[in-house]
Amino acid sequence: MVSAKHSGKARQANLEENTFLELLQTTDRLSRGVAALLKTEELSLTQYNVLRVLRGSPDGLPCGEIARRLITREPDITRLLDRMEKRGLISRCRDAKDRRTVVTRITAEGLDAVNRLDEPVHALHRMQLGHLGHEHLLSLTGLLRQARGEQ
Amino acid sequence: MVSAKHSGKARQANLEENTFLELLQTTDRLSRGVAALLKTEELSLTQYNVLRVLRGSPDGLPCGEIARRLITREPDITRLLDRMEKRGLISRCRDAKDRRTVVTRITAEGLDAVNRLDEPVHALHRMQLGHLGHEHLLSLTGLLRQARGEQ
DNA sequence: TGACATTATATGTTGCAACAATTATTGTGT
DNA sequence: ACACAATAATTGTTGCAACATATAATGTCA
Repeated sequence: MVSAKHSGKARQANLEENTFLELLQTTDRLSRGVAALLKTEELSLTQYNVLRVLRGSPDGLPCGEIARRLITREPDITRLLDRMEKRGLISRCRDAKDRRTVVTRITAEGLDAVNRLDEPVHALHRMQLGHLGHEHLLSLTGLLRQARGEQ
Repeated sequence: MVSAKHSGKARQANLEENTFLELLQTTDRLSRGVAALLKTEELSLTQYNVLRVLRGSPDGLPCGEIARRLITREPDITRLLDRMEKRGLISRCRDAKDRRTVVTRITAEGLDAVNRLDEPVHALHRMQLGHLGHEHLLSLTGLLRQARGEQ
């Protein structure tokens, strides 16, 4: 059923897999730091990103558009927004013209929360990655885009 | 995970943050591919990693050691192993000497599942990242380690 | 117009993860 | 030996994410 490829080359250096594991570990490490910071406002990383997206669209956005920008499945968006609405971070209302769509807006409270985080989040990112320096950061982002097959 | 539709100025000021977002997006993209592949064996990425760790320790490992190697919280390990034991992928038994610890071993069924995945997982990683080439992959892993502050 | 596809959102179910608290066992100091 | 700390695993609770499915409103075409 399976060729004898296991035995001999099993321990051979697997550069691609190793890169994937490094990616997982690095993203995990950095995300935990960010998550810990966002917890001061009781926000998850996803919720924070929702607020940032909505801050950039004061007229509000439909669920589908939020999902598209977050690369999150639409079914998850509904319940994510449910929780955020319950906490007063966003408001929702049916669109008058197309009654299928629900327009979501950021509230003053939500805006305050995300604004308060701008500075500490930026500082954290500098602390986490600043030591790489301009050049290495550019190299890294370039390689990451390349890894995703862009460019 | 979030759009990068900033002006050039905002982007320049947030090189670190931009790198973080690139990391999130790249890891997300690659992980989804791997998750889709592992789904052919009805395994999550975490479960797959558990099986690989246990395959490397035929005498079994205590929960705490598994948690340490996976960078997962211990409370999550218990229920993760619960589900895997129910499916016959692993077996657990109390240690005779120290009755606090539970030793977990991979079963023949679990071993089969993880062995079946070796080849397709390797092929997927090559498909996902192979186009970068040896040199770029080494650069990338180096930068990632550096980003985590190692070396 | 009416049948039917399309779009937008919501719901059901399951598994996963964070965090706090709990139970059981073992180690330690007096 | 006994109180008590330390260790190992578990349980409770909540929120998050994947996936399939359902509901509601709108668009399309005979």
